[in-house]
Amino acid sequence: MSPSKARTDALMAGEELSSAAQRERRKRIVDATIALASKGGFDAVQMRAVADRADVALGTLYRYFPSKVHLLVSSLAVELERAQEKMDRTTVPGDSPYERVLFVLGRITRGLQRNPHLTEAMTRAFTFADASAGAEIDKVSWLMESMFTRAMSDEDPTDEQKAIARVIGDVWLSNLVAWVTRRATATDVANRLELTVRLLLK
Amino acid sequence: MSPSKARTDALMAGEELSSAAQRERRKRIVDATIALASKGGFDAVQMRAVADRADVALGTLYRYFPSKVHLLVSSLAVELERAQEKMDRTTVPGDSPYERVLFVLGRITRGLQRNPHLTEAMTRAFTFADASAGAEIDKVSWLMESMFTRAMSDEDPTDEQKAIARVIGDVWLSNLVAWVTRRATATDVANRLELTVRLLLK
DNA sequence: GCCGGAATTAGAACACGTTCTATAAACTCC
DNA sequence: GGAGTTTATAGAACGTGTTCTAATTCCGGC
Repeated sequence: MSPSKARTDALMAGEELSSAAQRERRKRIVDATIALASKGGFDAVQMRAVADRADVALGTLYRYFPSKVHLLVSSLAVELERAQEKMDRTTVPGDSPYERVLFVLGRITRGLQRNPHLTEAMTRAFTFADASAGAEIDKVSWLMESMFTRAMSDEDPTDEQKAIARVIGDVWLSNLVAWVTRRATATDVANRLELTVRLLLK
Repeated sequence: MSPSKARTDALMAGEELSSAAQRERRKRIVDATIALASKGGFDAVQMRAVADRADVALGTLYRYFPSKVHLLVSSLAVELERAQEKMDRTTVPGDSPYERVLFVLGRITRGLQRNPHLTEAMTRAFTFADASAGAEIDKVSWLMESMFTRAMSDEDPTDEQKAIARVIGDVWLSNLVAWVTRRATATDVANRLELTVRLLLK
């Protein structure tokens, strides 16, 4: 509500940062987060360590991201955007929604599994997030949903398609978490996703 | 591995507690946890507060439950068992798996929504749990799965039915979390569950 | 160039999960 | 019923997320 609070919101949203210096600080913070998470997962993303590595004061880190969860979920959004861009430069093979969704799903899943610690850090933050991180969560949810609806068809998605995309996203995340916590193997995950998509799209 | 560790595992599993005094202590701890969670959610379940309310020393609490997450997930298992028992005493109406699953789902969901803080505490603990709580997580997953397979048919479930139950469980949990974090209304949740079950079972 | 408010910094301080220590009480087995 | 072991207790101590404070630097308007 106060002016400074409004400014903070802008910083969090990652847009309209007043100066180039601020955009750079923000980038350094996210980069530091991803680096630390890649090395040691959720526990290794310690706020003092992030601040050190990004060369900002602890207070500044908190001005940009009001909590560790915000920080990690924002980083997840950044990673998903990268994955989306990469996907946009690929032609998705398959002539049914079933095949195309499965292709996208498999590719992103394998991509995340290539960096287990980072995936652990981001998925745990995502599922642990409380109401205060609603905006960041919504952004990630939207990215996931649109990732799958795009694979289904080139047109604007119908409500049913959106719903299916959401269900796929739920199952996907849950299986990713199961994999991250070693309760499911990569094969389990692939099988369950295949089955889910088949049930929903065939 | 050590003898005392083996004993601790027994305490965690909640079975074969050597003495009545220990069974009572364990019950007091779970009761205290549920009471505190009901009042103020995840954040209100503070280990010192639980120990105080259960009239045990902090060290004793940690001997019974090695972390806050173990404690809350175990409490979730207790709650689900209660719900299951209640369900067993009911005749589930509906003559298709679709109808019966939807009935069970609606009932449990409304039950949990009647106690939002408790639900928030338990679902957040469940989704935040790491590998060390694998056993507790598996127990809860199994309870959820069997809840839904039972609603589908009286027979032993097929692999496909188990898979469907798991998908429903994933979507259910995800929507519960969305509701808990105020990103979805009770109506949203009901609609999405209806749609999911319809897609999977109709 | 200079002023005033905003942003940044270094670091102390605080909260809560978790671990550790020393002592006391409760069991077990002879 | 006593020695030895396990379990419970009170409370200090520690780590890390978060908040607070005081001093400094940066930046936009004059």
